[in-house]
Amino acid sequence: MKKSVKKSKLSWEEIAEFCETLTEAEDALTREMVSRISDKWSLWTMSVVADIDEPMRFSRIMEHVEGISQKSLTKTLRGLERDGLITRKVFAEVPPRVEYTITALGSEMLDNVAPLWLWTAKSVQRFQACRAAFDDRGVQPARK
Amino acid sequence: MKKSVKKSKLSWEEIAEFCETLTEAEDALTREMVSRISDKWSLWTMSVVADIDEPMRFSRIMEHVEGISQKSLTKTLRGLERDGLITRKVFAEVPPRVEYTITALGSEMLDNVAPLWLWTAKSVQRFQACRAAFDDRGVQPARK
DNA sequence: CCGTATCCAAGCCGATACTG
DNA sequence: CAGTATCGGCTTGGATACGG
Repeated sequence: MKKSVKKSKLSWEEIAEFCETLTEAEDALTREMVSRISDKWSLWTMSVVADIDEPMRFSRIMEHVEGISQKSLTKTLRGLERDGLITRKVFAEVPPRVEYTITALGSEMLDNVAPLWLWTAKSVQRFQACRAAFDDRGVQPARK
Repeated sequence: MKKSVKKSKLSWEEIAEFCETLTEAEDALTREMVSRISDKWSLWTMSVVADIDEPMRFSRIMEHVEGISQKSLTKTLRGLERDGLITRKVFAEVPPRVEYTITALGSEMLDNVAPLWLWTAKSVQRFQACRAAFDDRGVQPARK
């Protein structure tokens, strides 16, 4: 189960080094983009749009992203569009039709998130064990 | 310039497939753990604790994680401890001393986050360009 | 030194109602 | 169909004060 550590593994220090070459605005945007990953809906929405190989309509996306409200989906899609992760195409028809498509940049982001997600999913029992041990020790969890 | 796409590249569908083998609780915890990554302070705190090669005291961490409040740092550290990402050792001294250390699990998580962070940082100009283009389009004109 | 307790402001997000 | 508008509960996190 345990993989051998690759020599080419990136160290966090290398990241920090690279990030220091960024302007303050660029650094802030980097954090903001990473934030998308844990955004309640963004990643799920992206993966839904990406999974189907053709443009998707608003209502169809909403069916697949279970539990999202219309308002949140609109907001999520606008944000993704603004950052170039999906495209939005409006057709001047009645009734209106709007189609969303994943962009190359969006696919790239999904590809980069995937390994992390998989590692996390595969490590989940370890996290559960740590939590159980912590809670058994009877330590008070930090209050808000 | 562009790297050739590896065949072994993970697809999002494979992730979904694996995640379906998880219980609901495990799936929820996976999301929660991924959320840490974009948590305002967690990752920064972890990287600070990890960067220095010796146990760090509370006050020292607070110096390095610029802008964090005492309350937020306490909460962040407790959460990281609970999930097994750092350890917390209290010394029965006066004045009190508490030392924090990164765990193997914590290092592993940082290693898995690193590539994504680096990709994001290196892609930041593209995101900026997309935003600028979007904002320049302004409010969508009805015609065009 | 290392926290906890309390207050409060801001933002997220669901529910609901309405529009072109 | 694909939004926009409004409300209100809930969470987040900073400031401040206090405790062991």
